[in-house]
Amino acid sequence: MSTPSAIKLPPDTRTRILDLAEGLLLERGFNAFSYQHLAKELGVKPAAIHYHYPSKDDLGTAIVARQLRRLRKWRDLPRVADLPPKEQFDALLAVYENHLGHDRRVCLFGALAADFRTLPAPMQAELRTFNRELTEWLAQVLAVGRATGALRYVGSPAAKAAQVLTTLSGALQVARVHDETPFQVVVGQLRLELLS
Amino acid sequence: MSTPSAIKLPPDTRTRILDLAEGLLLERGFNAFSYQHLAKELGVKPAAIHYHYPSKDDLGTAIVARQLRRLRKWRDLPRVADLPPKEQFDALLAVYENHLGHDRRVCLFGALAADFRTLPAPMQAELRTFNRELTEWLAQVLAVGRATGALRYVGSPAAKAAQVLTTLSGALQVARVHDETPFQVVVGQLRLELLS
DNA sequence: GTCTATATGATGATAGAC
DNA sequence: GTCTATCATCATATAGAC
Repeated sequence: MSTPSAIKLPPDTRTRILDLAEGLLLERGFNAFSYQHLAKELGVKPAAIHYHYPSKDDLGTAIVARQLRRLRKWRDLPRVADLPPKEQFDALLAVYENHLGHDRRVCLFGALAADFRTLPAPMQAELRTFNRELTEWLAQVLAVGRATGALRYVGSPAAKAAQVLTTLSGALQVARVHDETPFQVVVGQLRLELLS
Repeated sequence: MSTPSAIKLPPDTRTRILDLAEGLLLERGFNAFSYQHLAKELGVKPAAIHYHYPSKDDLGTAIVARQLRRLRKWRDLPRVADLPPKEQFDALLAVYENHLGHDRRVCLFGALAADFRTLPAPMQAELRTFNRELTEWLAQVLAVGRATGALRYVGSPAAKAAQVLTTLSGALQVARVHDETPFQVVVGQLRLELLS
């Protein structure tokens, strides 16, 4: 087979750029990283990046589009989709907690929301889809969770899902400004309320 | 009297700059507005701003410092400080809802958290103080509120305060990305849980 | 005391070399 | 197909005019 799915090839330049740009985006914001930053890290000239991603808009849109693909893939993995609701919720929390270990990166939404109006339109559209699909997924998890008695909350699943996700996004931002402690405190509070 | 507190004087240039910069900061982010934007709006050359605020760091720090002064002033107003806890909480919600009417501005924390590492150190320090004092104030409100039976929640007042504030900050960001609806949904959920 | 002309550097992007 | 030399523009900031 020509492209074995089990073997991890060294990423090509195009992917390396995307990985690097994604990291900078989540650590510094979209308007605070440049082609120079990327080029220096990769040992090429800034203009080389333009070959792979003609404009910064293209690069930004590619980052969000990939995160959306990843979300769909993750959500549909048997190891996630087949879990009971409580474990699905914990899997979501694990994703956010994982950001802490990567230089306290904020989540995609938290990285782009404040600068939203300065983003290219395709990037805005992808981010809206990302947030909508994530919220819908969690609402479904919460609905089943309450029906089976595994999760407890008042109000509609959709409202609770929106609340939980804004809280998680905000919690990573607080971790950035202070330290990991308030993130753990807030997540602890979320779990306390949902699982009590 | 030379400076009557009841009469609203037309703001001087220094204050006009600060007002304008604050608006741009909350609508576009710190790294997405320039002295040119300010100068064009004020009908002067960009360099004129440098007379009033020598560097952009100075300007940014002045914005956060003023918000911190405002927070302390607001918190200590008799019309706020003397309210019962439930009404104090509603007063806080009113502040956030008020942002929606101003072009869906995010809150100060939500505007700066993602770009935090690119901010000048004094600005970072002021923002940490701002967030800490606001959280401490709310924790106190929540503590008294539960003691008097006006507010209901599990966990410590400090944890609940941190959770509520990250949620509100995130809710304004969602309003920016989508529309006012999810903000209202999330705030409704918060009230439902605390006042039930 | 207030603002303008100007400098210096970074930015995103183009045209063309290898 | 991949990258580099170069550009036009915009950024913040200084020195000095009024």
